[in-house]
Order: sequence, then structure tokens, then C-alpha cells
Amino acid sequence: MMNKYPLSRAEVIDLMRQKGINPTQQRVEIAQVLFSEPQHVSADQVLAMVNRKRPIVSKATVYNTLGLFAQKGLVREVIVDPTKVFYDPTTAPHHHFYNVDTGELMDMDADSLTLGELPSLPEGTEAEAVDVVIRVRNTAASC
Amino acid sequence: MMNKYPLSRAEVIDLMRQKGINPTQQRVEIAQVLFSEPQHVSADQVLAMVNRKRPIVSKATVYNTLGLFAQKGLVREVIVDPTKVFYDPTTAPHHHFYNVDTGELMDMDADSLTLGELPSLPEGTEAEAVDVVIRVRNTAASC
DNA sequence: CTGCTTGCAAAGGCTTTGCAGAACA
DNA sequence: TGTTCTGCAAAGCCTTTGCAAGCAG
Repeated sequence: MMNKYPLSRAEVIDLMRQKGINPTQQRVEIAQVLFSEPQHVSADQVLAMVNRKRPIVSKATVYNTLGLFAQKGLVREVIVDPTKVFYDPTTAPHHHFYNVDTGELMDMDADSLTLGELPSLPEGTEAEAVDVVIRVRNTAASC
Repeated sequence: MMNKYPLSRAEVIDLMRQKGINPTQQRVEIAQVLFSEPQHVSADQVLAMVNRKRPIVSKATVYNTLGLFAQKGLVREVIVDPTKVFYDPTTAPHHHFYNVDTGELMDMDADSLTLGELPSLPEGTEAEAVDVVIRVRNTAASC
């Protein structure tokens, strides 16, 4: 992983432009929250973080914006929990630990895990991403 | 992968007993559908398949049963799409291809991909599962 | 009888949508 | 002035839950 945190407002805007995203005020606010530190947040959390001081963005816009960011490759969608999607600002290749007891999601360096070359893909398809998730549970809490 | 398909009614019941699941009529019906062939089905699909001829099982029971099966290790939950959970009867180690264009999920032999030993896990946790998903998209249908 | 299962319908949580008003070029 | 965004509220979808009736041992 080799992303930098936090990103300044100007850096965020620059990054958005690079990805072809029109840096409107709301989008910049949302992006700044995402790129303040490495983290894994749900749409609801983003909504809360952005509006912590005063209402800045609506729920609909948060959802639309996160979807746009993911589609444009500004952030990565991580799907490990059927009840919500996590958004990960770190786009450099890496994997995840998911604690099924706590719902916590943690980054794992890409080179912590040896991954051979990809097998032949189904015909007519090309690889878009490789997601590796190691599900862990607390040692104490057994069964 | 080394599971056998399809499983007879008796084999299904036997398997359920091994996993500590009381083989009630509805559960056996559901399990038979799941173990009829290697596949990846959502709860709704299971509901439709089981009740194809006549109403046999309710929606609530399908959800409860699939949850129970997953918890007992009879089937594997595959989470690749935030809108629904897939249930996979193949429990032998393997990975998946997920076609984001079609929503199709395909099995991939475990040994198609070299996976080194696990990195050190977060403190106080033990590995429960390693999920590898290769997201692919159709070559033609591009952006 | 006693406990485990089932089913219906209602509730719940997360996400998307329709559409009108606002912002921006 | 035309296009792109935003926001509110309503709708949608999948899943869970409460609770009474059913079934098995």
C-alpha cells in the first residue's frame, strides 16, 4: 500500500479531476472525509462524518457520490458483509482481514500473501479485480 | 473440488446428521435442491426451486434454514453482491469468479491459484476462512 | 407433554429512484 | 440557458422478527 493520508483539499480535487469526476462542493467534502486516513466506512458513516458539524450533504447525494467514486476508481468497494458496503480509500493493491465477530475490516499488505498468477478466466471475460478476504474470529469467543 | 452431485435423499439426510442438523422435511427438501448440482443460488431462487410444483416451504423457513446450513457448515455463504447472498453447496476449498456484468458466479479450483501461507493474523484472532474472488467483466461490453 | 419447527405478516435496514429546485458553465 | 447536481421523500429489495399453530419424540 502506498497511498498518502491525509490528502489536502487541493490534492483531493486534483485526484478527482484525474479520475474524471467533477469536483463539486459536496463531492469534495465527501472525498476529504474518505481520504483523511486509511479506513473502511459505510455510506451511513460517511453521511454522519460529513455532517458532523452542520448539514452539508444529503443521504441521497452520499449514496450517489460513493457509487460514482467507486465506478470511477477513486475508492474501492469492499463487500464482506451482506448488510452494507464498505468504501476503502486505499486503491493500491491490498487485501483485507474481516473480523466476523466485531465487523471490523482491516487492511493487509498485498505482499503479505503470495498470490500466483491468475488462472485462465472464463471465456470472453477479463479480470477487473482480485479480492482476497481472510475472515477471522476472536480466539476467545469460540464455537 | 471433490463434492459429489447430485446427492440422494438418504445422502442428504446423512450429511445433515453429520453436521448436527435435525433433518426435518422442509430442511431435507431445501438441502436436496442445493445438492442437486454444483451451483450458486440466492435465498429467493431456493424458494422458487423448492416450491416449483407446489408450496412446500415458506420464505421465512428458507431464510432460517439457509442460515442454519451456513452456520453448521453444510453450505458456504458467498458474499460478492451487496444485494443478495449466494449459497454454495460445495464446501471443499475453492475460489470464485464473479462476472460483474451478468451477476454470474463460477467455481474455480483451489489449486488454480497459488496461495502462499497466511500472513500473521490480527492479534487475538484465528482464521475462519479465506475467500478469493476474481471479479471479471465481459470483454466486449466495455465502458 | 415439551421442545423444536414452521409460516404468515409485519417490521427493519440499506439503497435506489423520481422529480423539482439549485448550482454551475 | 442548458446541463449537471442536489435533496427530499417515497419506494424497493432482501432479510429478519414476533408470535401462534403444527409437529415430533
